[in-house]
Amino acid sequence: MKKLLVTAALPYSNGRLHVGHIAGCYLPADIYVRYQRLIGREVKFVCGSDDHGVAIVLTSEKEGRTPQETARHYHDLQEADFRGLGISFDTFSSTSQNPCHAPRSQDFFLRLHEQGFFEKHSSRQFYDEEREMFLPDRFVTGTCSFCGAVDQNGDQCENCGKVLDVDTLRDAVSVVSGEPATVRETVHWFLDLGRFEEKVEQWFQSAFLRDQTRAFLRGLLGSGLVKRSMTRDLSWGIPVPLKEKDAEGKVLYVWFDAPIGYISNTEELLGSGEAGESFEQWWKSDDAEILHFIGEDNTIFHCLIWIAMLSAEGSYQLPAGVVVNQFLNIQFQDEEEEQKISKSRGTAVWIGDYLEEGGDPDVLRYYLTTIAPEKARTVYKPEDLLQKNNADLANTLGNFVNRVVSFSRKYYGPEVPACDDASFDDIDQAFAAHRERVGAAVSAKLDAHEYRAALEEVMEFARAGNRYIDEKAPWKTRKEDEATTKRTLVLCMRAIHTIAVLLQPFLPQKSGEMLALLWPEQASGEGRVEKPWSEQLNAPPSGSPLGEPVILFQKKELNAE
RNA sequence: CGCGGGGUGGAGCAGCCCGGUAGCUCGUCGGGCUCAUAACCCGAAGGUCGCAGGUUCAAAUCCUGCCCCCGCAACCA
Repeated sequence: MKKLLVTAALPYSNGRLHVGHIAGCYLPADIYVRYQRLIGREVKFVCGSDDHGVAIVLTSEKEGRTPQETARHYHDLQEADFRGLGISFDTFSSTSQNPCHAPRSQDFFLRLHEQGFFEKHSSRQFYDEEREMFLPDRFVTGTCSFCGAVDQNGDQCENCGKVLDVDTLRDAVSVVSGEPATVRETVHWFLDLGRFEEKVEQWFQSAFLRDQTRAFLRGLLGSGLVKRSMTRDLSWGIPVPLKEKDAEGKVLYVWFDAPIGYISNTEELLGSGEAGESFEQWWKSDDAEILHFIGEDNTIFHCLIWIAMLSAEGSYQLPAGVVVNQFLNIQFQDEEEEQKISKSRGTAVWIGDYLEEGGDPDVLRYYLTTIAPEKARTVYKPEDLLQKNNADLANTLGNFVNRVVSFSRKYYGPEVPACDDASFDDIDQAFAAHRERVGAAVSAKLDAHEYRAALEEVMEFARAGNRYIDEKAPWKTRKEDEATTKRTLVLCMRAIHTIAVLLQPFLPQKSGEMLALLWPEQASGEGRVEKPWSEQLNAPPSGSPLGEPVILFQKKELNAE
């Protein structure tokens, strides 16, 4: 099996992380990575903050810091949030702090330049005289000259759908200063994506992509790829590595340098070869494959521009797939309508707040997985989180564990009872068979990147456990048939062990607690077990110590208002 | 005719690619159990699968047309 390099989209370091970020790519990526490690695959999980671009410059001015300080500030907050949720990156670096990043990016740019892939064009752009800066689309508003709609951003009219530019946006005003925007000439290096249509098409055939991602890209490919500028007029960023005068004061487009961060962060983690392992063994090797996890807004950059960039550069391999998640909307209890997660409107649930208020990371991981926006946008509802916690985690799963362990300790003491494997009845057999197939079912779903369905398989098995123990009624058989009673309990314990192992990728902490309860000497930190999950079928063994029953999941009050 | 997503019992979703008894969770009602976190188990009520045509022995599933809702992502990340 090839080794696997997984990347999660580089979060932009001008703000904190909210539940949408996590549901959108970090949690699915983490689940997949943990699963792959668990089945014995060699994996690297690479991420880091994306620190360049105009928005950080503006944020830093507002907050009275330098861009570097701003980037570092939010990078550190984000890193703490990821750690708090158990996102198991091998590295969480930063495009402005990783010393490998600028050289790697400039080298990449030069390789494209030397091969003649760039076209230098002069173009006219909006300019803010007061702030002495060029204005990206979203930082200029005006009137659409096609339909007359006011307050339109500089890229596209929301009213008539027409594309707007310096000639078709009237009465343009800078969002930054509030002053009228002027127009200036500037020179940039363009990559003609049209030249890579065939390459992209080819990649498109074999790469893993979800259906709706394919449909979206097919639409774009159908209407033809365009030329995109890969440089910007900005002081903050990676300088364009050309000697000529036109390059002065220009930096690489953030979307050019950001994905290169996947490479440079791997390089920083592994070194460039002198000491043995090298990033090239992951990025330029047939023994490895690369998988990107992103939110839907990143689709074009990863599935078109990045593929074109890599094809042009030529020495790196193309990703084996891009797992794209849709967005998460949010709906509060006192609100009628769902809405987009928005910082400015205060409609966000921040990871930092959740953790500080004592929220359990695994409960959030569970809920976000059950509403994972895999095929379509979904809605986060705070009271749903509590409801799922109570119904699924506390009542179904936690209570199953608790009733089995409590019963067994009460009548048969603090160790796993003996089990008579030869005398299964039909009910035992059906339950044991379910247990034997649930692992494969979960694997199949995870392999297909269907996380919510995979988790549902596990929960379905936990429900089957409750059904099984009810049917077998050990509280009745206890009085006349001890062997049967013990067998029932042991089958339940094995089921719990299987559930714990299968839950490792999803709920690493809770999985560990479950394992420690059943078979302490096999469980190590965060619920790691020693063997891959396919080899765990006869655990825990009879005679091993059985822990005190604990409340795995505390029920939460559903407040009426 | 811009592009994409969606419309399935009260709520949220699965099923649609590869046509054949409409499934799951929550909620409601009734019953059972007492090992357990007032938990668990069983049963019931509740759906013209957005609308209209078509193909077929058979369509939520395939084809055509229409209606409604939500987004928009390639000089912002």
